[in-house]
Parts: sequence; C-alpha cells; structure tokens
Amino acid sequence: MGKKVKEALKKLKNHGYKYTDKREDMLNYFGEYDGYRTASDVQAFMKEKYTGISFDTIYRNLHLFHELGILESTELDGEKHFRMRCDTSKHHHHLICKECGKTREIELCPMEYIEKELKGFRIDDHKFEIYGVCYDCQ
Amino acid sequence: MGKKVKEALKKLKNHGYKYTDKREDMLNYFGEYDGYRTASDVQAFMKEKYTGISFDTIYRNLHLFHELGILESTELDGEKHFRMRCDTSKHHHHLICKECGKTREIELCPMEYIEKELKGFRIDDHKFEIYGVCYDCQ
DNA sequence: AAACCAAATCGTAATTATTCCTATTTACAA
DNA sequence: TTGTAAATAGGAATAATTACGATTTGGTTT
Repeated sequence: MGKKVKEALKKLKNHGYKYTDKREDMLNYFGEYDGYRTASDVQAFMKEKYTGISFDTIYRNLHLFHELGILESTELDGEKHFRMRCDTSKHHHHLICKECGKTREIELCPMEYIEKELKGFRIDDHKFEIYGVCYDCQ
Repeated sequence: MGKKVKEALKKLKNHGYKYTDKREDMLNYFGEYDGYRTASDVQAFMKEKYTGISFDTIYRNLHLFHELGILESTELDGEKHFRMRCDTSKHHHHLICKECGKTREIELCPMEYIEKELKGFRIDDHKFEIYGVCYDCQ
C-alpha cells in the first residue's frame, strides 16, 4: 500500500470516519494510477470484487475524499474526474491525456502574470489545463 | 440587428441552411449579451415568444451555430455554456462571471510560455479560464 | 401560384451522470 | 456485547442532453 493511501486512511480516522474495505480499495485504486478517473471507472474496478456495490457508495466516498483533500478533481466532457492529490504543498496545473486520463504537472501558473486584467472582478478560481494524447496512447 | 447576427444569418444561408424566425431570435439573443448563456437560458427566452418550442430546436441550433463558428462554448459546472464568438481573428481566453456569465477577454495565453513541459504529448486543446464575480454582480 | 423536397420543428422517449432517500448492515467505542 | 452513528444497498428522482418518428415549413422548381 502506498504512502498516500496510508495517509488518507489516517486522515479518515482522524476526522471520525470509519475504516471500510471498500474505502481502502478505492484509495488503492487511485494510489496506483497517476491520472484522472471517473466515477464509472471506479465503479467498474470495484464491481470486480464487490458485485453489488451501489452508486451511492462510490459517489459518497469520492466526495468525501475530495472534501478531505485526498483527491483532486476536474470536469472533462461533462463528467467529473478524480485523481489522488498531487504533492499538496504547491499549486499546480496539469497536462491531461484524454485517452487514459494520465497527467503531467505543469510548473507555470498563468495567474502570476495577470494583474491589470482582473480589475473589478472578484476572482474565486481559475483553470488551466492542456488536453492531448500522451506518449503511451499515441 | 447587430452586425454579428447579420453575418451569422448570411453564413447559415451560405451553408445551405434555412432562415427561420426562431434562428434569428436565438442569434439576436446572443448578439445582445456579452457573455455565456446555457441552453436553459435560451429556452426561457424563446418560450416567451414561442410557447411550444422544443428542446430539439434549441439544442440543434446551438450545435449548428457552434459548428459554423458563430458561437463559442465552454463547460461550467457540468452545463454547456455558449456565447457569440469573439472577434474571430485572434486567439483569446476569458474571465467569466459565475453569476451572470458575462466575460472579459484575457490578453495573455499561457501556451506561449510553455514548451519544454509538453514533450511527448500531442497537444490538441487547452483551457485557461478565470472564474469569479464581476463588478455588477458584486 | 402549385408542387415538391430537404430541412426544420414538435412532442416525447431515451440516455447519461449524478443525487437523493429509506431500510438495513456494520465499525468501533463504551 | 451492546449501542449508535456511520456506511451501504437498492432503487427512485433529477437534470442536462440526445434521439427519433411524425409533421410542418422555407425556398426552389415547374
């Protein structure tokens, strides 16, 4: 089990959430995949072992993990995608493969270079993503 | 009627599509709003005049306009948003008000500054958007 | 102006991702 | 071991979007 999964399980416990084998398996799934996965990807994986697993369980846990900062998420083609949170210390953006969801971190954040254009707007959030096809998927 | 709407109607005709009053009204709606609107916004507007207008008509025309480059689109909170295409000549990005959908163009495109990070990826597209609340909505 | 035909529209059903709800089960603390 | 809040199953509900057969209409041709 990866370090991030161990930390995530500890974080769950610290916040008073219970340990379940399903949660551990979901976390391991993300722990072993360096990219974005949809709820439906997770469900497909979980069904192998837990044939009767419910939507509710998948979605509830995804949202919980996201709330706790274990996962980060984005929306691609109308579907939410989740991935294990990158090194939490630094702000970053991603290059995302539309085939496999795998990512590469982008160092540059364009917000640093923008000041004068933001006058009058209250800025809440921003998104910078590059989409394409990674080496392995080409 | 705005210049862009006139051009759009001409473009429809040039591509062999028919003129309809519904299309003209939809185009005028976008022509008069400098920001993003959802299918449901358009529908609400169109229902005022055409009480029985169908989803199909709204969506078909939105997609057609998008295909022809009359509208540009983005996805916010799981919902497609459309706006009249900005000056088609130059690549740009947007500051988007989450309240009213109105936009401000951003001059800077971060892609210019990124080269070394893209190796091995085939780049198809990118998204740079800033979200917040505009002056009028605050 | 009448006829014709492809395009446009209506009305509604189907689809997809997601959320919600209630009854039941389970983790784990006392 | 027992109590209880959390977690889950199973399925219904919602929301945005797409699909499709039947009908109507714009615009061209006769």
